[in-house]
Amino acid sequence: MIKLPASFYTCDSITLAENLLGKILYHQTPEGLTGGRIVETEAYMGAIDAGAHSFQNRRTPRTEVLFSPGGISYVYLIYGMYHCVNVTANIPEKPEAVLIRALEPLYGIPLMQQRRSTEVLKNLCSGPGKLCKALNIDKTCNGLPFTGDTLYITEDTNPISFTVQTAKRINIDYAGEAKEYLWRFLIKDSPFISVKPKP
DNA sequence: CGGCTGATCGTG
DNA sequence: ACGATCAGCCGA
Repeated sequence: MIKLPASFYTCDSITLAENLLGKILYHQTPEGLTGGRIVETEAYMGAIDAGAHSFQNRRTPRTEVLFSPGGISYVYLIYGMYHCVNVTANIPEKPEAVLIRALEPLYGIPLMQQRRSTEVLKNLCSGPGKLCKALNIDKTCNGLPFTGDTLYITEDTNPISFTVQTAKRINIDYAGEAKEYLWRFLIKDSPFISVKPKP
């Protein structure tokens, strides 16, 4: 169980989004430990990215944590009912982040099934809102370091081999040209991704 | 199957 | 007013 060091996160969000594939995300709670392999991510490139909450360095109470160093959690509420978890990238004042979009469930599966009200493994963490519900990630997790003991990311002790696939990011129709960028990263052919990319 | 829609609330 | 979503419902 080797946690990724802080230096792992000191790169741009595109690099980080690709490098996070295959790593293991955990959340330790009083109910137990849950976690899984990261199989889908999206890069948000901050000031220059019309799809990002921090586009043009937009700085508000919500986006403040994006201006932190890399390796910090950014959790926000979407559509009034779901949470999404991001990993900040790069150095302070570069508000980049990587959205975690899907996990392959590995640890605490019964607890995740209970939280999600489904038994079906491929539906447990196959979307940003779903995985936050399965791992019980909410706004109280905002600002936590991924190098800590509550919400953390490790190497895979028994790494699988995989091919990286890129695709357009999902649900950012308002982002103009930026919606065309191939800033979504997936483990090719994983059954645990959210939406199948176009071939 | 694929497409549509209501739920629900913090944010700006 | 609307969204880095999801589940359920509809018609084919």
